[in-house]
Amino acid sequence: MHKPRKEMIAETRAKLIAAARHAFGTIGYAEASMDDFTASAGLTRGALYHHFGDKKGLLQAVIAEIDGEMAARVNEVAARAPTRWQHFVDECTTYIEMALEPEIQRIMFRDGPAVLGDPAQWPNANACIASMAGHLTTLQEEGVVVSGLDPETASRLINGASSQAAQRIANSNDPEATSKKVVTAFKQLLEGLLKRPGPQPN
Amino acid sequence: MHKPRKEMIAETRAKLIAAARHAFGTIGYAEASMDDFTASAGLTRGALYHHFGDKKGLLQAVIAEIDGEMAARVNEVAARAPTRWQHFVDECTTYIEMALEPEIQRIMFRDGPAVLGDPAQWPNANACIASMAGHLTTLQEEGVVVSGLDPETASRLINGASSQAAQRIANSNDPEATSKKVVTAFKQLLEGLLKRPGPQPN
DNA sequence: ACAATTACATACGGAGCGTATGATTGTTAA
DNA sequence: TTAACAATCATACGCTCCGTATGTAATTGT
Repeated sequence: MHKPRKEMIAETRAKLIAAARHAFGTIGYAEASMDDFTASAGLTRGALYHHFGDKKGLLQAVIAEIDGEMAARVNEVAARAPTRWQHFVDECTTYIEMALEPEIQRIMFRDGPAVLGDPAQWPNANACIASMAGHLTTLQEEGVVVSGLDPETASRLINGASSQAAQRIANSNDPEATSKKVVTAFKQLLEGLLKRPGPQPN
Repeated sequence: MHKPRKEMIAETRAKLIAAARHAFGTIGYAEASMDDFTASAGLTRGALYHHFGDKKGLLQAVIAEIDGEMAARVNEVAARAPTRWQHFVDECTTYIEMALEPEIQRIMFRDGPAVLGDPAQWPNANACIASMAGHLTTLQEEGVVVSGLDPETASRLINGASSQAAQRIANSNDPEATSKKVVTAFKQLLEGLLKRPGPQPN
């Protein structure tokens, strides 16, 4: 009895997820050979099929893990901010910053949707959207944001714009300059949500 | 001499593109067997590799064709509109409507980016974006839209939001109702581009 | 302690892809 | 006109990858 059973199982699951995450994030889902990255974890496809059913199931597990990390990072930034509106804007820009990382971009915004379909339908990967939608709701109640629009819908649209924003920065040969252009355009779009006659925060 | 040579070649190219387009648009790129859909066109993979190099090359050709059609449809709607701003808004909503079609959604917004990478880098598939960016530029010169933002960047962000909008409508079980919610939220975002103190068109 | 279940590896068959080669047809120049 | 040439497309082969079926060792329940 060297180790408790449950720990070994959790360990192999974690090793598989980590190996798959690295492979998916670098060479991509389609090019990632199950034989290869299971071997890099010291295992075989047998373990993979046992724990995750198939390649898609493993991708779902990887996505759930990344989504949890992203939500944690967003909530972390969410801790303190001058105004609620600024808080919301920071949340969005943080989302863009996270989307700049190649692993997140590849898995969450490219291969993920292609393999698993509409991210809105994913079971365990909507924490960030939920958070944004919640803040939008309170902003509406406070009269900062125009009423009459569905918070989750708006969050999804913003999310789509964020994804494009991150792609544009990431693929630029002058990321510093384009980052400024992208962020200003993005914030400009966000201001469309603000109530008109009211004074602008800041 | 039954037919001129060049016509036969163009015909086989067209048949391959049509067959691939149907397969990619229904079962998706990854699930589409080259043997199957070339056979459905009365050909083999030999013709495919000769004309397009590989499966990716054929996808590029399919995308170029669809992009041309989309640009044509956008320009068609662009013909007459009350104001330039309304014209721009119509252009965007037309884009959403096109993105509602399963074939376009699957090929242009899901499998395409996953296989070929960032759409902004595609060689022959940016006609719609270019059109939108052009209109944004003139709107800026006329003082309708705020200055200081890059037109193409803004177009890309709007494009990303449009894609999400279409997905949300398409996957809804009540497309009629969600369509209203999505379009209102989308237009609200667009109004962020308008100059504040000026009178709103309409 | 012994049956039953779990966790994982191994083995097998099939499908899909890319390349190399071959055959047929149209084009071109002498 | 015809012979060499090039282009178009089909066929054949080997490879990699995936999914399932099966095997085995270890662990749990009783």
